[in-house]
Amino acid sequence: MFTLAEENYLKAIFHLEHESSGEVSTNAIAESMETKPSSVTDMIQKLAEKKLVVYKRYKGAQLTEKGKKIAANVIRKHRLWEVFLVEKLNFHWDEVHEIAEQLEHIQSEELITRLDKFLGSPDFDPHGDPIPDKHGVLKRTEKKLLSEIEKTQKGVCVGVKESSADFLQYLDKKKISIGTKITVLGKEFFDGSMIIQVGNEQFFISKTVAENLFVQTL
Amino acid sequence: MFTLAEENYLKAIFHLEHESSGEVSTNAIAESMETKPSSVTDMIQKLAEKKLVVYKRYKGAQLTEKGKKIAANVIRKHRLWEVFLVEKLNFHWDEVHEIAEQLEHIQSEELITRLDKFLGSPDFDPHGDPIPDKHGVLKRTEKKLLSEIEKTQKGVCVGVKESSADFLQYLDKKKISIGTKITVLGKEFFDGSMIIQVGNEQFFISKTVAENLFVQTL
DNA sequence: CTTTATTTTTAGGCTTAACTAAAAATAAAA
DNA sequence: TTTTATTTTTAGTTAAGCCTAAAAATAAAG
Ligand SMILES: [Mn+2]
Ligand SMILES: [Mn+2]
Ligand SMILES: [Mn+2]
Ligand SMILES: [Mn+2]
Repeated sequence: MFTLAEENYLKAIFHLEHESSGEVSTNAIAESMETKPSSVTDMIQKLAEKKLVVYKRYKGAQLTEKGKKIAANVIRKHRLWEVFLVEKLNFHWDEVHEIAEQLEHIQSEELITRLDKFLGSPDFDPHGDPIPDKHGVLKRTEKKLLSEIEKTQKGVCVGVKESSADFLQYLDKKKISIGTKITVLGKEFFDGSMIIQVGNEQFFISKTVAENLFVQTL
Repeated sequence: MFTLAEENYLKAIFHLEHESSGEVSTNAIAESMETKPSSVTDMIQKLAEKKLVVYKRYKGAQLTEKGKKIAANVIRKHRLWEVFLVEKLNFHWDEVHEIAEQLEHIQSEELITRLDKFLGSPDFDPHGDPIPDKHGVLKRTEKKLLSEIEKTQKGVCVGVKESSADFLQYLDKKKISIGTKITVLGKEFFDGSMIIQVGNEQFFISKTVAENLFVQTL
């Protein structure tokens, strides 16, 4: 129905709309897709013709309902495949993203219906990201960045903002995964760094780390 | 490493080489891929530059060792995915080919290694076709077309030559699947039609059917 | 309110993988 | 061995999706 390139643009716009509301700028799309702004203009004009985005020259793009639904479905597929790779094929959570980037474009409604069932209709992917339902509805959960919680508070890790292999491997080294309890022992006003407790270990983390870990406060 | 189009051409040439030995003609490739001969010429010239086929003008194409290996690997992936779809997702054997046509192009050595293990390293796909090993080696098994066996002989169904949904659904209706025992009760010299016994049922089959069923004689 | 900087779009090109139409080579028939 | 038919290749287009360079619009400074 839609090309690989079209699906990737819709997905990128969808993610950017969730990061900051309103229209998404040409440059923002270009940056997130590692492509040139001129290429983005070409594509959003094509998507506008197909009524997948609303586009006004120099004003950026916004997904239509139809565009949103398609994007959410691609994301649903991506995340279901990530669950498959981790739960069934025993991949590690830092290895699955690239493969899911390919698998998310496989066209077959029936395949996804059956895959979802096979996996037990999971609600979250291996990185803690919610899986949209078959209608493209994404239920938002209560979660905060670790950087937002205060000294002496406890939280349980429910997801990662960044899911680069580097970051995930850092978390492994520190024994942090989805479900891990974290206590904030100290918070440095100056640079946002923290001292946290994980299990019996206490250690230092940078602001960068704290800003990329989602927690639910206990 | 190789584009989707390149992989599909290599696969088609591989299959054609097994149907009749020697060079594969431009027209034969075009027909099997539902494309035009001029497009085929373009592509085999490109494949020849990449040393995946040997090509002499007006003489057709032949896979090099490298070309054969790549083709066999695509076929390996196709068949492993078909096993996955049938064994794990409970698809029916007439529904999996189109989806496997897409999945066979997913790029990840590790994925295939793990998928193969997950499936218990199967030797055959749901249509009875052998799955090449990781080095691209395809072990040939003893099998004949049902049309080649004689009256009063018995065989067990080990595969299908055609695997169109129409044919597979016909076989279902007749209760024939991989492993089914078939006895040839009569064979019409005139048109190659047969009377066969499957379970307690005896019925007529056309030459077309007999020429598309592989059996091992008992 | 100009001037300058940034963002975005247009114009023109490139590559891949198709296509049609015409030319060239090979195979088959007379 | 000509003539005819078939197969294959070449030449020239097209569409998608990218690119660079230049122009136009918008935003930020002075
Ligand atoms: Mn991912
Ligand atoms: Mn994920
Ligand atoms: Mn198949
Ligand atoms: Mn098969």
